[in-house]
Amino acid sequence: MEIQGTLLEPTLLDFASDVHFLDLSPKPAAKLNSVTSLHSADLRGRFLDIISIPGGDEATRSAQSGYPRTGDTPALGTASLTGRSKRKRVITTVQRQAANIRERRRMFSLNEAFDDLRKKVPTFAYEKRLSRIETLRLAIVYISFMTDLLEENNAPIG
DNA sequence: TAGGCCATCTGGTCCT
DNA sequence: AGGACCAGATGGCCTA
Repeated sequence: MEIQGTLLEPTLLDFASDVHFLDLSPKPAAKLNSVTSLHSADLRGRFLDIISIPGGDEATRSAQSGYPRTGDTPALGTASLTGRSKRKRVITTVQRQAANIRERRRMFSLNEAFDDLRKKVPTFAYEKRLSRIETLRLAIVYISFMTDLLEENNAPIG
C-alpha cells in the first residue's frame, strides 16, 4: 500500500485518520485534532473505509433534485420566477449541434479540473479512482484539516 | 442483475 | 441573439 502524490508524512496520516470521522459528508469539519496515535494498520483500514463512501451517489441525486433553481418545473413553457414572459427560443439543427459541441467541451474542461483536484487530494493508490463526488468531499475535508493545522501552528504556545 | 458512475443530448434560464 | 451554465433524461460500462 502506498500513497498517491508526494505528501506521505505524519501530518497526512493524521489527516487520513481524522477524515474517517467526518464521513466525507458536506458538513462543517470538526474534531480534526483528536487522533494522532493510531496504528498504521488501523489507519489504512479507516482510510479505505473513507474512500468507499457509502451512499455517495444517492446523496448526490437527492441533492440535485432538491437544488433550488428558478424555473425548476418539469413542464415546458412555464414562466420564470422573475415574471419574465417566455419566448420559445428557436434553434436550428446546426445550432443544436454547435451547442452540443460546446457542452461537450465544457464538460471536458470540468473533468480536467476534477482530474487536477484528484491529484491534489491525498489518497492511497487505490485500484479505483475517486469519483467526482468523492473527490469534492475529500477535498473539502482536506482543506478543513489543513486549515485547522495552520491555525494550530499559528496559535500562541502556552 | 442492480446499482453506481459517467458521457452525451437537450431544453430552460441567465448573462453579455 | 447567442454563448454559458445548469439540471433532467437516457444509455453504456463496470463491479459486487
